[in-house]
Amino acid sequence: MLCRVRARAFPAPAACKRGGAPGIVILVNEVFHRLEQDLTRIFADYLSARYGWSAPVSFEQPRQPEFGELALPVAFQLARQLRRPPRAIAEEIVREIGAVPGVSALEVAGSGYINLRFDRARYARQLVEGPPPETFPPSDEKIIVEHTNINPNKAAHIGHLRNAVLGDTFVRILRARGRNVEVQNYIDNTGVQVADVVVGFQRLLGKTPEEVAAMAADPSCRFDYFCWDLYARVSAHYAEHPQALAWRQQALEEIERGHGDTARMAAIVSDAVMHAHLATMWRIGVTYDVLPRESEILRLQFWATAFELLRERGAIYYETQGKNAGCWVMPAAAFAGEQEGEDSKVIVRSNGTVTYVGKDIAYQLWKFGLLGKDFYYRPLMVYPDGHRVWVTADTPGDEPAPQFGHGKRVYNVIDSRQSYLQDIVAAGLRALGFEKEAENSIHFAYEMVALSPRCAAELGFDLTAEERRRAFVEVSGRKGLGVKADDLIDKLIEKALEEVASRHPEDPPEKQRAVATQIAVGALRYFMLKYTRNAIIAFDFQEALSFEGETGPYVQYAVVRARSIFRKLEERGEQRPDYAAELDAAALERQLRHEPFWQLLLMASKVDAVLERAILMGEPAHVAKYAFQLAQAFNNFYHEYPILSEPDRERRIFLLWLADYVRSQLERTLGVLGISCPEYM
RNA sequence: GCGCCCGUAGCUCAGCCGGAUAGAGCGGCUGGCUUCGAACCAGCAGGCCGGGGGUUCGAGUCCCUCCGGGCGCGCCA
Repeated sequence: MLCRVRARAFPAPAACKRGGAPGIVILVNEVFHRLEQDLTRIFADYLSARYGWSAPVSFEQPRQPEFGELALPVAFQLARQLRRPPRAIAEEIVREIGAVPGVSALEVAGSGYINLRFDRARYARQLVEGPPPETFPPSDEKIIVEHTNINPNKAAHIGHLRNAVLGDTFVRILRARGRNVEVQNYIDNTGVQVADVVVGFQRLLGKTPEEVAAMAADPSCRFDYFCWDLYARVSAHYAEHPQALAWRQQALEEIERGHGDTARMAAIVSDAVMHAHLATMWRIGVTYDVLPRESEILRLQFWATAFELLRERGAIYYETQGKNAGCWVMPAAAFAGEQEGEDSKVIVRSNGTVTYVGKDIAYQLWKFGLLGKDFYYRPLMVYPDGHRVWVTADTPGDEPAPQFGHGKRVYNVIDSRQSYLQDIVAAGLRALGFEKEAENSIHFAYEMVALSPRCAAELGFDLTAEERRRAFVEVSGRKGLGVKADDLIDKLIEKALEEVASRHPEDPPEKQRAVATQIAVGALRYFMLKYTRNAIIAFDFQEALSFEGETGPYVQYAVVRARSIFRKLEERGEQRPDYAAELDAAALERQLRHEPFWQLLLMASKVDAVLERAILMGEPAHVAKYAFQLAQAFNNFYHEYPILSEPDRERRIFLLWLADYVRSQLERTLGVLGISCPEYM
């Protein structure tokens, strides 16, 4: 009974790992974030000295903007300790604390809130001057983010897009806040999925490796699409002829041995499909630093090393009894805690081969630099922007490679269906005594992208009556049921092109297409980010292809409109004013008395606070929501206050500055989301 | 059977790890382009936050329980 209670009180830290990185100290110069930090310290010191209050002080955002910029509910907490009404305590604090730098007023509200009003002119003056550049500490604390991880045996689909966009955006958020990040994309080029496609080429199509290589090199053949269909054919063939599964087994063994025609064909297929995936992801701005491949994990005997560690430290043992007799297993207690009825997990099969989890433990050890050995590397390709991606190799390369791995913190972007296996991987680290690394192995879990029944029907799939009733239908690579990533991107570009062409018919087609592509990428990335990670996306073309309302193009449009103000300004032969010289504290004070201006400015100044919160919560959707809300606020402002026709000189300069500032903050936020802004829309 | 996730407006989803009067988009209805771009803006309608207990000064948020839905629990990956 006691055990049961303990297990509840200390649940296994699983999918939703929260909390910041205690070891990383960021020097924040961003105005809002810094002021909030300063105020937290001032109040914590005061409450500690005055009341002996030691719990953390945390501010909230008041429900109504008229209540001020920050609210402090601490009087409610103090009420119990002091046995006095919260309102009286709040009044006492406000009376006694005196002047607080950066704050123009403290007010007691409701039954005991303390509301803070910022000194608007002082706050804005810091923004006009431009806050000093942030100085992040040299980050030797590397964060590894592993994402995409598509089996290289068929074209990428929309589920893979969600993974890549989530992972890539989280990387951008981390980098925007000064973290040192390495992006890994694991390539399982020796697994059953590749073996199945090889079986298809060999047994169903009678192809030689040379013929497959020719197909892969033929630009008129969409090789990844061809494999998509072939994989579905092979799966169907297995279903009809179960004895054909022997082909898979044989292929798998030959691929693992690494020589012969089958292994050669597997390398041709997986390399070609991997390049197709890299090209697809590049279309939406997703890149990688290094591609660790399973073939090198095998050739370089990573598993043998990991196995010795696990065996020596007693993390696994040789089972002699029961159904797992002859296997090396991890005891259930290692990963299931006190739960009853869990089976131990097989790590090495009775035939001596290692399971997926075993290989993943070895890979995870390498990421932390705990394995004691490393890959060799060679440069694979250079992206059009000059960034280089490396791939693992089993022999030394000609060029010296950067040091990969040795992360202090590792995010594995993997869908939530694999949380059980991710728990076992972390348990493996813990069982080896790497408690801290287990703690820093974060399963960045997200729910799947499924298809709405309508969407599946549009794709020409026959659904059962039961499937039609459901809210969504699961994508299935084996059945070939899904929306291919490139098809969706193409559709988005075509639709955007129609819109662009109708609005700017005079523009050259290639220019129109470039703009349409930016809009399409914005729509796609925003669509994948607007949902929080644990929402299942029931994919629907109508929603995904929308450019209105809460979408990427809506945010892009706000930036385009803002820019057009300054383009018009130039066309009239005017210069952008020298804001810092023109807008002194008194002028800012006068203009910011107007509430809508202050609210917009305040909101736009919170980008860094939003990014930090997204890191803390592990939730890129927060940044997407913020971008939309800021764009919405700007569109409202844009509509309400014509700037260029503003007669009052001071107000006109102020409005120009405000529009310019909001635009720059919006562009920066969009950049973090991997979305660029077209010249026009 | 066990574990995890979800249930908030007609639909799709937010709600900052307990705070003040419940938020947005889409869809519906009504208005707004001779203005810095209407991929926009304004307004209206639409909610016992699945049900019930509990903890708390305070619960959509935490705990328990029930109902409904999803995903896992292989010597597959």
